[in-house]
Amino acid sequence: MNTKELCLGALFLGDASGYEIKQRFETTFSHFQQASFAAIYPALTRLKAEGLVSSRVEVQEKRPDKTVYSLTEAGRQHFIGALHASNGAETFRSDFILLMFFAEHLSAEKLTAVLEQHEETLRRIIDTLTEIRHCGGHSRGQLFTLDYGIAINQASLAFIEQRKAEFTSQEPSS
Amino acid sequence: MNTKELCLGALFLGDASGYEIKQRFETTFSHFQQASFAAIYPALTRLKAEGLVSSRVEVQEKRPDKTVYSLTEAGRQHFIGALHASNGAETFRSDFILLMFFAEHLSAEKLTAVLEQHEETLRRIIDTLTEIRHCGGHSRGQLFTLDYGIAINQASLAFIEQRKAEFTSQEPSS
DNA sequence: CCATACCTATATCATCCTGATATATTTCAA
DNA sequence: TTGAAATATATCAGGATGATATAGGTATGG
Repeated sequence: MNTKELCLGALFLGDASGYEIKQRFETTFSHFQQASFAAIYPALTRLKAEGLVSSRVEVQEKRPDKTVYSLTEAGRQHFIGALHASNGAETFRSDFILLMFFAEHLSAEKLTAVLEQHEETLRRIIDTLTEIRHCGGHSRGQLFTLDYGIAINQASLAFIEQRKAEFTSQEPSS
Repeated sequence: MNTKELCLGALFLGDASGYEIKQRFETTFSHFQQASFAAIYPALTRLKAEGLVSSRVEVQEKRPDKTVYSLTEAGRQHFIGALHASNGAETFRSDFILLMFFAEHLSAEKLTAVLEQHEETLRRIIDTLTEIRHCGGHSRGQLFTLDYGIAINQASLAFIEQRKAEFTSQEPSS
């Protein structure tokens, strides 16, 4: 899925400006998709030219005016088509795992810091997802993604808690 | 970590040609880092210019000749420095989770297919990592990354197996 | 025995995406 | 009152990917 199609997905949740779409990437989609402003704004321009979204300017008093985008019927159909065409591919990139791979070349301080910081990151993600989860108003699919995120991050955290002693204790002999 | 630094990491495991470095990305590093030929070859050229790697041409009988790269002492130090400078950031992108998010807009056939195909993908990853894991000759850090990969993918698989009935059965009423 | 598919090996193009930076205004907290 | 943070849009330089090109060798099956 490219940024254009992901923007259609974001607009599936309701009309939004480019700025608000970015916010959806940082909340609703944050644990499985991301996109930058530099990808979103040109994507919206192109989607408009293709007739997959329409736009209107909303004048605001205490905030800058904004261009609000809506899915057109063609856009709705295009997105459903893109979902059906997708093979569900995933990519995972982790500098944390790379650091652990080369653990023997790290200083004891760095190793401890990396493990603790990563545990903290995982806890924060779990907290955020758990909070969203208990807000209500989620579809069955949305609940699946929240519970999945919570489960996987908890599994990561549990694994690290179980194994970190190997790396942080004073050289257990064997 | 960019491709240049990741190539240094790949060469930490021993001298290699660009082609062989790519193979390391597809085996040893595959579950936490990836890189394409179009990123690797220019990276090696630049690393050589910076004196972080050296190269020699190996003439082969039944295969095309190859340029084999070695880490220099400067390259070794640069990589260790890069490890210590890294904050261990991770990114995860999943079209599978996106599909599940919009599950209610998918046909029953697509939904079943997506779930089954993803289960199969996870099983294959677990099998591959388990096989590598039992080969021996791994450092403590390498074992951590293999066990971590196995644990996380098993957690994903278990979650999907537990929850898929919600989506594939004939509309359980509630 | 020959076709065709796959492996080794390197290289590059168009496209896409990110991080950083720019601009301008407003609210909120120190 | 000073400055940080939020709203809103835009774009550049640098990187990365997927596809494609070249070119010869090996292996498999009909």
